[in-house]
Amino acid sequence: MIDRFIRQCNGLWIESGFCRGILHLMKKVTIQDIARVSGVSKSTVSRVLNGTAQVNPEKKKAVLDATKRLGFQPNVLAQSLASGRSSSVGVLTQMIGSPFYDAISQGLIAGLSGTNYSPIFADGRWEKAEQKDALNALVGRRVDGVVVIGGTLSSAQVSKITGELPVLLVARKCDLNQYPAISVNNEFGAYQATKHLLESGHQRIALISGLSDHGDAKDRFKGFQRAVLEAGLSFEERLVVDGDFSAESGVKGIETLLAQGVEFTAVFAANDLTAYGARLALSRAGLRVPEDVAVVGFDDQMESQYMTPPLSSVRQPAREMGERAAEAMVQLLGEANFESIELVPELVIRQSSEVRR
Amino acid sequence: MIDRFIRQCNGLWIESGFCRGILHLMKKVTIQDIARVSGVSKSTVSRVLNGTAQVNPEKKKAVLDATKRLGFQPNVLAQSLASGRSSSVGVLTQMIGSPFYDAISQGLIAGLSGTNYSPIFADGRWEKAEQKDALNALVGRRVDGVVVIGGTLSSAQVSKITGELPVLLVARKCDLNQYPAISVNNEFGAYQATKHLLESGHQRIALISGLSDHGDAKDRFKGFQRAVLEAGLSFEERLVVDGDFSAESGVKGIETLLAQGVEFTAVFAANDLTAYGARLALSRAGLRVPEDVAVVGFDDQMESQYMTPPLSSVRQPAREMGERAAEAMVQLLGEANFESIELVPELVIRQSSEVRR
DNA sequence: TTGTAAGCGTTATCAC
DNA sequence: GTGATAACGCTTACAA
Repeated sequence: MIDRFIRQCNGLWIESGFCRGILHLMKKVTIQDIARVSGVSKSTVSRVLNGTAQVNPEKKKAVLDATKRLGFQPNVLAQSLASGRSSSVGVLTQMIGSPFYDAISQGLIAGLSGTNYSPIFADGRWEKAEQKDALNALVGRRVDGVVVIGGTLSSAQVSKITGELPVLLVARKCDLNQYPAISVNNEFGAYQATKHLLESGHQRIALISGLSDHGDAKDRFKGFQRAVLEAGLSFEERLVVDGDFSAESGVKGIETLLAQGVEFTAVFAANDLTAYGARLALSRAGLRVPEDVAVVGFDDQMESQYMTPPLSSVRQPAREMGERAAEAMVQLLGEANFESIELVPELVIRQSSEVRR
Repeated sequence: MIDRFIRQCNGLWIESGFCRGILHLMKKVTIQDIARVSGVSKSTVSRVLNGTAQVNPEKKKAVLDATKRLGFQPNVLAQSLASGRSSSVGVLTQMIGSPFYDAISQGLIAGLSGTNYSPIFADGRWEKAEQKDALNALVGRRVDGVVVIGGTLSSAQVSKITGELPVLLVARKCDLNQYPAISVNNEFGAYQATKHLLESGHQRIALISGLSDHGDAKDRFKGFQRAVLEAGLSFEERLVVDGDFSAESGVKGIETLLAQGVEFTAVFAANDLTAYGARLALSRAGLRVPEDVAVVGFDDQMESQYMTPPLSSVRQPAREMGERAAEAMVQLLGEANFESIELVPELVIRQSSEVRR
């Protein structure tokens, strides 16, 4: 009864002042309403709105008019349920607010806009349980595909949750080569940075590393080590201190090195944040950058060029990775294939590692 | 036929090796499957899963077992469509990747976790059209409520899209007092910062302002102006240069002031990013911070404490705003009321504005 | 306590 | 071209 009333009302609400009054309990406009108002069937409305078939121009116009007049907005939920696809891709990121992952997300948003897909984000926070929950939530929303940015889930764990959905890995490699991945060669980036310091005349380079169970951190460590050994130097454990990618760990790292009396003329930090912390600790200790100690970071996050002195860093093409990921996912969704790609990071040299004269 | 086969298969798939083989075309497990396997009706399954009613313990166990065995994951879309609520709140943010808004988002995520609601993010990018699109997308997903972080949409424009949905404004005020808002007193923050500089002995303070059509920027400008006038100084237009909240505009701002020969001993920047740029330009010009020029920013973004020297800044409780927003939205969703609140930002004094001796 | 059946707002498969 | 009508997977009266 009330239902019938409201629906009828719906058909007229633009004109009826009374209807406006009960706006707060007004039901949403559906294609059924449009059908009634424009004198056609639901199916025809659907056809017009989706362009799925030829429709008589007059009816088409009537439908379009009604759609506009009633302010119809399709119910995405119902569309997805009925069609079996949600036109959305789930994005599992790690820590909204961390510069590198955010830049990838931005790229994804940009790359996806203009396509038929829209991203749904979930935050894994680098916690295994949270990543699983987040992934489950995405799958529960019936996303058509999943982009996993970083994280610590094995591909087996991912596939257990995502099942047959297309999956794309970003900023990480796939342990089983089961999924295509867009990654960056962290080892090479670290190698370049270290080599640059060596070529600038530094013989004793300290490394403040990242989380030891973190793939990127391991690769960066390897690159560092390779450069040192290739230069014919012996690898000294004492020059390496543990960090966790935070600025605070950069401070601690330098303090530890100093307290232990380790001598060094350069520092390579696992990421820029760590480099910021290191730089602060150095200045507190009265050491000048780059005159006394050179500093190089990794990520080239935006703030780095504004540090004093501007920070040399290994640039990861984060935004580009996101954009490529968007393209790749659209391809995968179109049943096409996509081959993994590995991008090469680029060393950006600024004053923090200026050659000493 | 094939459908029947697969469904039957579903009931056994854990045990059947053959079924595993056709995994890729396996349909998703539904409550119907669980019902069949555990010998009860759909409704009972729903009751058990949602705890909506008392169920015979044995049947309950059977259902739970089957759920686990089949790896059932509820279809959120169908749930929402059937129940009329999506258990999600739409979050319209501006520019994923900008520190202040990201921090609010993090707070929201944190505050919402543990409740029955999960956030869905959309990015308005400070563009009117994009904000509308994003809002429409959220409403189309039938979110139960909307949190609007910043942005340039008037409340009339918002309400046109959101209709009767509960709306909460964050980091902005409501033009019509139509919606509750969680905001920060930008005017007072700027006033404090400026007063601090004045009390430190600065008489000629430059302002690099934010976007002129941006509410926050206007308020910060007003606070600056009030402090200057209250100190009995005359307000000099020449000391104010336009910026746009970017680091680059900080560089430009200082360059402009210097080129125009404007004398100043302190700079108040519209936000930290601008302050970073200003600091770089100052050092390029051979001016020391804080000895020659003191610098204060706004936002206190994380990197600020690692600048050289560490940057004084007006801290906005961004994360807390997000958390409060989450609570508030849950209240609104529970039909409860929520009164707007305005938080007071706190000035954090660091070396960049150290008193000159 | 449990099952049956009627929606929720679409899309998609039929006949006509 | 177009209109019934059956899904889609779930919730929720309403009966039993």
